[in-house]
Amino acid sequence: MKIFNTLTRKIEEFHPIRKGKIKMFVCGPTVYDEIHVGNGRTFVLFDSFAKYLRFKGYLLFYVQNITDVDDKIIDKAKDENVAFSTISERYLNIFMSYMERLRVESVSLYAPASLFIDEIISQIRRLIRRGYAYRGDDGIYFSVSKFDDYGSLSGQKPDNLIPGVRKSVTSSKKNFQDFALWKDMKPGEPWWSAPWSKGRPGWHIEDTAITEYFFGYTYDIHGGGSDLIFPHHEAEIAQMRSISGRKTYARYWMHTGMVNMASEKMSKSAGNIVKIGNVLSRFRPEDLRFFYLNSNYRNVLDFSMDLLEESSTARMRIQNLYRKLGDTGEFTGNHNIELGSIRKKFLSHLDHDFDTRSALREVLHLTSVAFSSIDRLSPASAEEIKRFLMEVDSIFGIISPEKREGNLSRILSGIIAYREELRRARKFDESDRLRSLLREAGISLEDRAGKTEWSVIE
RNA sequence: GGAUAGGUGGCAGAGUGGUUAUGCGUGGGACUGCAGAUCCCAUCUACUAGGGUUCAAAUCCCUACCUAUCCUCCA
Repeated sequence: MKIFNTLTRKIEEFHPIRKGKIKMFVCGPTVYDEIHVGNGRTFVLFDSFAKYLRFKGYLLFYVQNITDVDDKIIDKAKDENVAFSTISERYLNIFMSYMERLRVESVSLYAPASLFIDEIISQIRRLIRRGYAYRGDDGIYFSVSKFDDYGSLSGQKPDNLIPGVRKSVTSSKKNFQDFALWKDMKPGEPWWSAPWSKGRPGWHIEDTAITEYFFGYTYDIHGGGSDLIFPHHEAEIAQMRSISGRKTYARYWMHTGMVNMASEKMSKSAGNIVKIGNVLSRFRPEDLRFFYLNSNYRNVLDFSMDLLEESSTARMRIQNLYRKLGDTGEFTGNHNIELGSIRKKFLSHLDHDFDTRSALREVLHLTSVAFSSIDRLSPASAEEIKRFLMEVDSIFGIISPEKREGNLSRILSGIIAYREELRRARKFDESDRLRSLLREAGISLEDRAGKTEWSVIE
């Protein structure tokens, strides 16, 4: 398997530190608001990637942090005049419920920063002791000039940075490139006791504290959005390598491209966000997953409801084939589709920097091949294709589960039989009315050769 | 100013030296009472611009232009 490593800017052969085992960390959300379509891309992509790694037989330990101590959370708590934990818990719950709906189920463990304060303090203490960190007027800072390789991930040289391009330089840093490890308490803000002051951790230190706790000094894969490369991931490398003294922190860095709205990055500050909930009220979770996976994860992905609609159309072909193959006993032909080469290509695309888009192209190709000979298909071939689609779904999560509860099935078979009587009597107005009423109730009817099929569409 | 990734048909998006990408869309047809699903046929001959290398360039080189992301908020 090969993956693009941001550290080297090359597609490299992947070798885990310990054969057969992978430790992967992905930067999670700051729980101060509902996540948007841009955030969702990263979580769905790495969910799918994690499922693929397990599919390949790796024993994967996948940790994601939750930033639940942060300026934005505190600001929002002040606005609403509630405790900061009220805010973080509220949006953590919403985040988790969206992850469930989006079928993101591969994360071994979610680690909220607030539960790792001891580990954070321990790291800062070691950084101070080794001379990498210093006390400023309002907190503890990491001295970037002490760490020679700063900038190795992003290609940035500290001297070329322009101070205050996006954020005003106000604090008591020695150099503007330095970043906060610990922020001293201000009135009304949450705080924890550290040997040097009461306060709260900076953003970058929480991830290294969490990964050290679970993984140790080095681990296999670190993922996140490409907007985190600098400074966040650069800072993580500086912190952990300064502590460990090793040349390597995470061995492979994978970054997802941004989701753009009308050619501009979707972000809260740009005011162009589309919340996940907004999408899920109009599309199935599987449509959104397909939309994400139908692109190269490193490229910028343009979002619009129209593009999502297109994506949904393509996905439905796979869904329809899967449904059509539902009862493989119905197939009586003797035509066999050569699935082996399709499956092989599918897997080799995933092995090449997790190229989900090309892999999906193979699946869509299969739908064309299968549909064009569907009437002649042998039961064995139908079964084989169905198994393959289930395999695809176990990695991608793009086929909506069929809901065929026993009660509903019994009720509907009566209704469908009645509608059939109406149709035979050529009372089409009434039979169509029945169909549209059921559709409003979320049940779709489709008349196929001599038989009416139903499915739940919501 | 610096760093990184790009610019391909109506849209999305592969393709790194020589052959139709593909999908969506659009038009027509088949099937159906209709709808939906599906199939068949057609449509589209495109590579930011200029120059260079070559028998041959979307692909390699140079120049210019344009776009996105980052430069201590961010998935």
